[in-house]
Amino acid sequence: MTTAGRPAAARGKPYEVAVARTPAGPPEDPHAGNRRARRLGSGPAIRQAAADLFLAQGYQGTSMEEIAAAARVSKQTIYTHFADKEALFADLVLGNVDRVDAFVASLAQAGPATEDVAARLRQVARAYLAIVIRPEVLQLRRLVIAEAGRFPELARTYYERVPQRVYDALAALFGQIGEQGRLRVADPTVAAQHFAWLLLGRPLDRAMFYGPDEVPAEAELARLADAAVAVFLAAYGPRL
Amino acid sequence: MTTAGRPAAARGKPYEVAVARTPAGPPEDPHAGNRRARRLGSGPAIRQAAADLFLAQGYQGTSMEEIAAAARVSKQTIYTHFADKEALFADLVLGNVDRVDAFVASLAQAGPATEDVAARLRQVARAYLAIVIRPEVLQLRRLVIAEAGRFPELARTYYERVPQRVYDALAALFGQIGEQGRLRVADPTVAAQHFAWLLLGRPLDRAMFYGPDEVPAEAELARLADAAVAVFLAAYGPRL
Amino acid sequence: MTTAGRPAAARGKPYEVAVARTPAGPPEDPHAGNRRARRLGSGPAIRQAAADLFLAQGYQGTSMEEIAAAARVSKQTIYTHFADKEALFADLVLGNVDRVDAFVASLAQAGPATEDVAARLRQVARAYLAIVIRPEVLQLRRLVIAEAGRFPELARTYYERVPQRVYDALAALFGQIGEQGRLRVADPTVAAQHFAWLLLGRPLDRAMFYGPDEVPAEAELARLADAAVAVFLAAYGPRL
Amino acid sequence: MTTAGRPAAARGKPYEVAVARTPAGPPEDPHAGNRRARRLGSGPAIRQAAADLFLAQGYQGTSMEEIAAAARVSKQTIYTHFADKEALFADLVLGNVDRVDAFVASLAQAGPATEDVAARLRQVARAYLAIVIRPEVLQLRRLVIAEAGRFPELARTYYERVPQRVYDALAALFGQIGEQGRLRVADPTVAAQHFAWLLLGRPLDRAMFYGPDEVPAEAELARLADAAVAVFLAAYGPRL
DNA sequence: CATGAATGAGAATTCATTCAT
DNA sequence: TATGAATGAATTCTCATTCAT
Repeated sequence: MTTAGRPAAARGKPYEVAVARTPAGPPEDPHAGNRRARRLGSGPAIRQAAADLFLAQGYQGTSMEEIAAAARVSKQTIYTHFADKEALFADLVLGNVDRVDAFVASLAQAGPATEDVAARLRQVARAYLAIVIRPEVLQLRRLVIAEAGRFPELARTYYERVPQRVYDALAALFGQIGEQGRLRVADPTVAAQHFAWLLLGRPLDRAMFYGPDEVPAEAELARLADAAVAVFLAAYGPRL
Repeated sequence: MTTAGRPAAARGKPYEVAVARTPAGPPEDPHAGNRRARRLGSGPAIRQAAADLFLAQGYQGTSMEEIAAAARVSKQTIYTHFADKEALFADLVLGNVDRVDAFVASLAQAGPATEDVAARLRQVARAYLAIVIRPEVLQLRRLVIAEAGRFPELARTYYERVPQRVYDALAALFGQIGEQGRLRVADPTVAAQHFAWLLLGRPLDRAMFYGPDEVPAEAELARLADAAVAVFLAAYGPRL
Repeated sequence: MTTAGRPAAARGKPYEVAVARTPAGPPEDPHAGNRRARRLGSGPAIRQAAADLFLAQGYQGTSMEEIAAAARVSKQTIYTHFADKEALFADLVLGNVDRVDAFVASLAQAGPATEDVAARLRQVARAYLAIVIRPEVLQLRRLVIAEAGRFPELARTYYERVPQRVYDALAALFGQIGEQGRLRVADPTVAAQHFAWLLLGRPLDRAMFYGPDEVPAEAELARLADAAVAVFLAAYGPRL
Repeated sequence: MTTAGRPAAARGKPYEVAVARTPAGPPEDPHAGNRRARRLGSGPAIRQAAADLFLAQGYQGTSMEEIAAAARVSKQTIYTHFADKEALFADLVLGNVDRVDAFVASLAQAGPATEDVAARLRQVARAYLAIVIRPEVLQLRRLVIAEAGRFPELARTYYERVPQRVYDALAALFGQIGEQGRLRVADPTVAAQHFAWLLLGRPLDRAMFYGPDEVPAEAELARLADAAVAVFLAAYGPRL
């Protein structure tokens, strides 16, 4: 492989939070009045096109030309918004990491001591599974794994900002509940991993190999979640 | 993207067991002794080079030229052994699926009723983890996932022939032990999944995103295995 | 042979009149004046180079690289103007079919009843022969015949738009003159064929096998034309 | 185009009558008794395969590999029989030139003065047309024309040995009949050309552009022949 | 900000031909 | 005589990126 294919990031370039090239001036110009119909600027259209294509065809499988065509924009316009193909890719991967925020926040507080732990965990499990099983999420995960060789730093950053944040939040939650004496967790990090993988292992594994479409139906997901929680509680639940 | 980039396999071409173009006669020539070093045919050298490069750089990241150079062979020679790049790739992916045979066989028989189930499971867990955690295996897994979009049929075939076979063997084992009354398994398939993912979830997940090199040390692996077995037994172990 | 060598057209793709990828706007830029010599777009240069090389060396004998070099253009630039090699070829073959228009138009009207038919036919014959005997025309004819196997649809289209149009015009002319009672033509189409081949048979045949350079001199052409007309009139001329 | 593609013959190498590389010893070895079923040696099989493929796909469109495969022979075996691809091609083109012998011989003698000239010419015309219209003949003609640029010498040789011989024989015939006073031929060569092209022009022209399959039916051929003879006789027939 | 035209490097694959056996 | 394995050169076509406007 030539060095051309191994861009800067492969050598460790850190990914900043803001990934897109912000145009010099403020991007919104209400008086613009140019002759194009695309009122919100071309940035969003480019992002959308890139997301669709990268997720469906992979990084190398998607050409800048295709993205430009799908965004109804000239190739050069992409380059005014994004430094290069990698930046566009990084924007897709890291541009939506905050979508986990809500779920992570929902894990933040252990309920009162009277809360039904089993019920709470079942609800958490279902919500977690529901999030992870979404096709875009699965595709993105697969995409990041696929390109981890080319963009190792990006893969790490994604991992830290998305799955790891959930593991941490789970660990914190289990720690809290444990301190309340309602769960026996010696090491909350380990418990979090066990919880996560009892729940996600099978569907994630299938999705990685079979694509995001062959995903269990609603009812099956509930059963998966409940079974995972049952095992988890058998090991970590309060002494009967 | 043009259709050219979406090769036949993407449309469902089934992968036969024998993937390489095997020359009619046996490749070994007892009288060889000519001055070339590679009189045993260049097939193995090509396979080796392809494996090294594909695993390290991915499918698209590896050119036929690189493989030829690494195998000390002309490009065309590759094409006399393998129909095209895809065939070479498929050979790598499916050419060694029988390496799981030994492990699968080792799972086949539940021990006598006097066997220490916990000890057996700990040993199984350690062996399983040891196999899966090997860099080549991890890289291959990542590679197959990465190219599942391009070669869906290949990904499925690999999945069926490698990980799924282990799951099935585990399920069979748990079923047997359960029938002996030494494990409480309502659904052996589910138990197998729980076992597998309690054990593999964390290290596999890390390896997918962080590369095959950042892998737990020996001692850590043992601890992972034991912890997984502990949880498993809490849920599926015999009533105390 | 693989199917790769048998392109789409071989399966019957119809050729539209406009063959080249015409850029949206007009190619001429009045303010040009930059330092490049070819600011009028490279399209014409590419066409010229392709014509020269295809006519001289044939389709397979000419590589895109050669054309690019001859047009002083990068290979990719050709591909922004023409979808592929076939499109470039089709442009050459069909891009100038209207060059027969003038001649066809000149045949359109039979003269007044007082016109000297023999003189008119001799003039028609000389003009026809002069057109057909031009090296580019002969080379193009040979080229189309040579590639008729690869591009059957293209060959048919060319045939219909060039030689057949002349045959039709001749038939129409003979029909008219016949109706004026100045020619005895039972079937004008047959008469047109006889006229055309009495005239063209020998020189065309030679040119196909001996190349476009060994072509009769001016005086010889006149003699050929007159001889053909003499035979034609003996058969189709008015009863003496 | 590189010089590699313009082989020796393009620079004028004369084609000898014997085109194939004759194996050192006599090719027929009745006691051979080797284990192959192909009893007549591989030469004929190669010739057959080459003919089929060259005629159907052209020179460049046919690879030595295909020919070898079709002949059930290794590639190298072809090279023991024929110096190179060009020699194989030349063998096809010139190897059967004597097939016109019979027809040429049939033209040799003008009949007695009492013979019905018109009938004789009609029979000659039909026979001529029947020979020329055969698919292999048409394909070969097209093939030679197509490759006349690459192998000019070969094209000339073919022309001299096949069509020109017929023209000459026709000229001789017309000369004889003319001397008998039964035809008014000032220049027998010209008369031969007129005869040939009145007859062949249309069907040959169509076949060159439309392929050898769209060829007139039997009855139509007879009509074509008779019409050609009628015109010919109007011009060259004896004064009434 | 946006564009159309252009580029240089490199991709997979095929070909005619030649060894060594 | 015939072969299987190998080669080096060439082919069509694609890609990310940059000018000049």
